[in-house]
Amino acid sequence: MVQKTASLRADAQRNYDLLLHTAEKIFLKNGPAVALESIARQAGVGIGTLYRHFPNRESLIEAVYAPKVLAVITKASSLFNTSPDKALLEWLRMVVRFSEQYNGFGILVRQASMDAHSQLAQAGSQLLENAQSAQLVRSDIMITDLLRLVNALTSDMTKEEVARVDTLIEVILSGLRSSGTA
Amino acid sequence: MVQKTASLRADAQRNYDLLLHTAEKIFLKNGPAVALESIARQAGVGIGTLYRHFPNRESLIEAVYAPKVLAVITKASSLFNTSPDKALLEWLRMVVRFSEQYNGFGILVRQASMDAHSQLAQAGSQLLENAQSAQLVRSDIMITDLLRLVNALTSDMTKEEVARVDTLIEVILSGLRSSGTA
DNA sequence: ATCTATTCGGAGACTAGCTCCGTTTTATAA
DNA sequence: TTATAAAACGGAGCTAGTCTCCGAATAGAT
Repeated sequence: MVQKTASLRADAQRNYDLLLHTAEKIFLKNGPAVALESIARQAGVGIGTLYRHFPNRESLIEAVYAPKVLAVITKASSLFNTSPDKALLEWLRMVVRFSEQYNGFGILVRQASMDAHSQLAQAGSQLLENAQSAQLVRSDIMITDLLRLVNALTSDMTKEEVARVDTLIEVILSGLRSSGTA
Repeated sequence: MVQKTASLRADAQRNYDLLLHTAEKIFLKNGPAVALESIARQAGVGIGTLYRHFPNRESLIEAVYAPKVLAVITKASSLFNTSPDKALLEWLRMVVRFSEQYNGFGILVRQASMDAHSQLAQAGSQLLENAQSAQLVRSDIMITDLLRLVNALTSDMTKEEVARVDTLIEVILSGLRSSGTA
C-alpha cells in the first residue's frame, strides 16, 4: 500500500492503490500509450477518479515508475564505496535491466518527470565522477550522455534486439575508457 | 516535382507535391506528430485528399524522408572503395547529421518503413564488413547495432544535447575498435 | 442518527484520426 | 467545341481517446 499523502479518506486511498497497481500491470503488458479509460475500467473505478488522482498521463507514469527510480538511486548509493569501474558498470547494467523490463522506462521517466530523471542523473554522476577520478573513464563525459546512450539503447526493442544489449554495452563501456580530450 | 507513379491527373500531381512539401516543412518545425489536418489545411487541400495520397501517417513520413534515405544509401556506395575506417566513420557522421537535422529521422524511418530501414542497413553493412575485414572494428557487431546506437544518440534531443553528439560518436567509434569476442 | 466535507463516476465537450460519398474537375473523343 | 466517363476533390460525420464538471454517494466526525 503506497500512501499518496497524509490522510486520504479510506475509499480514496483504496482507489489510488488500485489504479496504481492496475496501471503498472497494463503498462507492462500494453505499453504506456493505452487508453486511460481502460485502466480505470479494469481497476473498477470511474474515469473521473483516475483523473482526480493523476491529472494527466505523465503523473500516472511517474507514480508507477517512482519505486523503480528509487531502487536505481539506492543502488547507486550502495555502490559508492566499491571499486569505481565495477560500480559504474554494475549500475549501468541495472539501469539497462530496468529499461528492458519496463519497456524503456528511462525514456519514459525523462518524458514524464524531469524531476525523477535529474535525481537519477545525480545518483549516477557520483559513480561516474569516481570512475573519472580513477582515470577509468574519459573526462569529457557527462552522466546525461551515459543515460542517453543507455536508455536509447533499450527503447523500443524487438526480441532479437534484446539479445544484442550486452554487446552494445560492452562497446559503450570500452569506448568510455579511451583517452578523452587530452 | 516528384512523380508518385506514372500518369497522375494534373490536379492530383499538384496536390501530391503540395502535400509533400508542406509536410516536410511542418515536420521540420513541429515534429512528426502534428495533426494531419493542419498539413492539409496549410497545403490548401481537403483532409480527404491527404488521406487518398497517403493512407496513413507512416506513408507520409516515408514519402517525405525517402530522398534523405536515398542520399545516405548513395553515399555508402560512393564510399565503398575508400579506406575502410574513414568510410565507415564518414558514413555514420552523415547518418547522424541527417538524424539531427531531420529530428531523429533514423528512428522515424524505422517506425514508418521497415523497407527503407533495411535498405539503409544493407548499404551500411557493406562499409561495416570492409572495416571488419581490415580488423578495424570488432567482429561481433552488426549494422543494426550501429544504426541503433547512432539513431539513439540523436533522437529527441534538446539544443544542449546536440552539442554532445560529436563526443558520443567518438565514444562509440573507439568502443567499436576494441577486441571483440575473441 | 445527523451532517458536512470529501470523493465518486459518468455524461458530455473537445480533439484528432480516418472514411464515405455527393460534387467537381480533368482528359478524352466525338 | 461539347459531351461524357473516369478520376480526384473535400468536408460532413463517425470513432476513439482525453479531460472536465457537477449532482450523487460515502466516510467519518459529532
